[in-house]
Amino acid sequence: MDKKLDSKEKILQIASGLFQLQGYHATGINQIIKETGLPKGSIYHHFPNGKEELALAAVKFTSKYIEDRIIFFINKELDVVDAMQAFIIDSANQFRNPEDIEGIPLGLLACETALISEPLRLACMQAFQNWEQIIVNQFIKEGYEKDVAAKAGILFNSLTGGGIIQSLTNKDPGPLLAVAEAIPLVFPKKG
Amino acid sequence: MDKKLDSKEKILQIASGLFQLQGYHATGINQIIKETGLPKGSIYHHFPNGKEELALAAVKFTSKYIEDRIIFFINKELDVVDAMQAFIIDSANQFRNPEDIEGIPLGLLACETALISEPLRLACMQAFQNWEQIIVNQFIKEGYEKDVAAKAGILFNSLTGGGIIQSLTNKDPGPLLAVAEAIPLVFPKKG
DNA sequence: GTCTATAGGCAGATAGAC
DNA sequence: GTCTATCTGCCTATAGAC
Repeated sequence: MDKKLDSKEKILQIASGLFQLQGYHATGINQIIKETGLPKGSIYHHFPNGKEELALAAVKFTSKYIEDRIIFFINKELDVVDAMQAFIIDSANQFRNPEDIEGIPLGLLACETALISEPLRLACMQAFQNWEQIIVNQFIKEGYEKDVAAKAGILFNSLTGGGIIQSLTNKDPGPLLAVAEAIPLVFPKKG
Repeated sequence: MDKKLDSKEKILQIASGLFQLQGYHATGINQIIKETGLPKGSIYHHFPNGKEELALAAVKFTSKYIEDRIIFFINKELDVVDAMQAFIIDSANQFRNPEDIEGIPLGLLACETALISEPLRLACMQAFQNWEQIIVNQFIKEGYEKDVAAKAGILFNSLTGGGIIQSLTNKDPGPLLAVAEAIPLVFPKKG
């Protein structure tokens, strides 16, 4: 049982990384088994419905990972605006060295699958909403108006997702850092 | 010669649409020839280096198309802030009906290819920079400070790209419309 | 230049030995 | 449950008839 959990967890971890970096179509089952070192049968044992089921689990895995990172920065910084800024700056760092690039958490996979797999689309939508909700709740907790908070979540996701696209394309943290700098403009601090 | 130009133009138009909607990996040569009605030899006649060369031409085609649309709204509206807003609202409309969705101009293809094809990465980077530059020039023309203008271009690309990801994933114009609403906050009007 | 048939490789998936 | 060998089908690309 231990070994089974270890295998499944290992597959999930490797697969999540590859899906983030390469996207859905470019990431093959063969590549995943190669990088995990596990035999192909192992993947189909743990994920009988194949690639789509594995991707679905990987999306949830990534979703949780990003959630935790957002919460980490909220706990670390004094207010939510500083936390968003710190999160984005931290995300920008991976683009300093090409070999450090971890990819786009879910934006790439979401765009690839939104029109061809309803389960994957819904899972990505849920992930975006979870991240958004954390921001919204924190805005409300800090005393912002409800409608301001509601839009803050959407803007946070847009700015981050769009910034990553540009930083990845340019292989340069610059665009994301510019986005981070603009955060206080978009979300004026309270009081 | 006329027929040759017509064929090439037709391939480019169809291919650009498919790359925008489905991305690089999900779009096959076979699908392109099927939708154009042209034989496979025709593609390899016009684009001897195959899929990558065709995608490169499609990126330039799409780049110009978006450029023209941005300029259209700049000419139509009173100032650049209104123009950006109008452009984003117009982009949001495709998400009202699933069958109207045209996809992500270059964001998806850029993310898919940034790490595997240097020519495609550079072409996407150039496209983003062209769109950015149009916005920057207009900001300067309207009397904004140079550093404000420089960041405006990056933010415009980020907000648009990130908003489209969410609207596509949600199959809902809402996120892009929320982004459009926020535009005047991010770029306070002069005077 | 236009069009067709096919090569060659790799993907996802499966059957079945152990 | 673990692992391997193999099937089927699709992909890009090419050769070559017309």
